[in-house]
Amino acid sequence: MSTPQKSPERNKTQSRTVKVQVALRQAIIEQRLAPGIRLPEDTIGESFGTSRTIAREALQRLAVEGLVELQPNRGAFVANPSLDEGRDVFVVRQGLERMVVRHLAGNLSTQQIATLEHMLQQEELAAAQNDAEAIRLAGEFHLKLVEMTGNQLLIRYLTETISRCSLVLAMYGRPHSVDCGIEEHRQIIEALIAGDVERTSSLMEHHLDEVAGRALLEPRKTESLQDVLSSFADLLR
Amino acid sequence: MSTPQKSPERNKTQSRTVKVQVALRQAIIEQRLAPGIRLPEDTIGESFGTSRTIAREALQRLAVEGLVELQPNRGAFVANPSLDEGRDVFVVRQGLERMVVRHLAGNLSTQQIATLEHMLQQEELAAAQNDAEAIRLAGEFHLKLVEMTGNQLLIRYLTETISRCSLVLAMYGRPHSVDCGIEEHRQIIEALIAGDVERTSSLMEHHLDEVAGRALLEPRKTESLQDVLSSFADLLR
DNA sequence: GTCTTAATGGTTGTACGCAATCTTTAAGGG
DNA sequence: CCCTTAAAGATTGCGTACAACCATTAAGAC
Repeated sequence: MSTPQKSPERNKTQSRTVKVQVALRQAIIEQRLAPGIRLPEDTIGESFGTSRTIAREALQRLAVEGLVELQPNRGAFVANPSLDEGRDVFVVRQGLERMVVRHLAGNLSTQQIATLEHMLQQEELAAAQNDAEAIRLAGEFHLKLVEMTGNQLLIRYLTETISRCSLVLAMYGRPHSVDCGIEEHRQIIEALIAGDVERTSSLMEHHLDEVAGRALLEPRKTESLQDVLSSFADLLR
Repeated sequence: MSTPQKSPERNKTQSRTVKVQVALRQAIIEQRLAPGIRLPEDTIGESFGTSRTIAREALQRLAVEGLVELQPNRGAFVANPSLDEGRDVFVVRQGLERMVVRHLAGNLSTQQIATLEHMLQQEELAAAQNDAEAIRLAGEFHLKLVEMTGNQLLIRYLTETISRCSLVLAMYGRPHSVDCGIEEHRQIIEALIAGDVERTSSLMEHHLDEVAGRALLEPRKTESLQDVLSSFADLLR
């Protein structure tokens, strides 16, 4: 049945579409592609050495992920979420993460605990020196947690939501607010092991409030025209 | 910048793809297309009087919705979730609905309250006579609730999840267990108006436990080989 | 008779081309 | 000078054709 003499490597990855999709996603999350910018199918196709068909498919998928906006007969644009939409995304993330800890608390295997503590160590290592790496690891921690639930749907939703959070933070967050507090991660692990659902939930809630609130709510809140102009008006005195 | 003088009418609906998508979704949820059945692009295209391109696109989207499974180089199939996967979907739904009531409790406008009570009346009307209509209305109730949150992401996720629940129920549920208890819906509305988050949450949790548990967990639970065989063994005495 | 291997049929993966639509630019009238 | 209207340009929407791949069946060897 199986044909092991095939390519020794993996399934060769699901063809070009996915490759383009991941590449674009990375570019968007890292803000190499600014929010609101146009994404013509032609250009993308040429860039990746493929035809419009592939580019189009990748864009469609990214659209359902919420990273690009698709306007009928007008084309694709990098998503440009408003602050309100951004808050919505964080609200959903909080709820999803709450589901994660609810299912994990008290149910961690020793293997899983070891994995988490290992990740924590890596986070601490990276915290002092490598900014980009630290941010990446902080995200991985949350992804690892949800993967441990084994709930495929939950994994998909939270993965998607987290990447959207990254986009929102990139737009409205300050340059590099250390997204996650490592100490908070440690406390969460401890509470999970202890099996205290309520405590873990509130810890996670607090943790995400920190992330969202610190970086998102404070800074360029609404930035209404009046506010901007009044701050300039002061200079006229 | 904005061009309000555009077409006065609606956006004319987003082209054929969505139409095919909607039609297929309906067919799958209503079990007109049995789980596991093949969905060749050609056939679908011909059925809807369009080309493979459209069919393919619709299938892709339904795949991310979880209603069809896409096997590389092999084609599309109507999703055939295992009982475990089905349970996962219900777990996620519970979590999402919990988010809904958390945001709605105590924040309903009089307009919204009126809408909900109107829906309740319709449910009661349909309950006695029209089965299919009753089931549809029961689903609408939950959809209406999430729409009232105004959180687009939450709306998308829960809509998707609810349709997947329908598929699961169609597969593993008994013929037509009345999916939702109307009385339970009434209690939920009351608790929402009262603004009692905890009570609403537990009501909703209980409500969905009823739906899932009654129709899904009891009946063909695991059905391990031993169980089946032992029940046959009795006949040999 | 069974296993291996080749050939065939069918379906997906991808590229490309034409038509439809939107945007922009240019021209004309008030 | 501005606004309205027409034409040109560019991009998406969609169909179709060919190539790649998988599954099945047929043929051959042991």
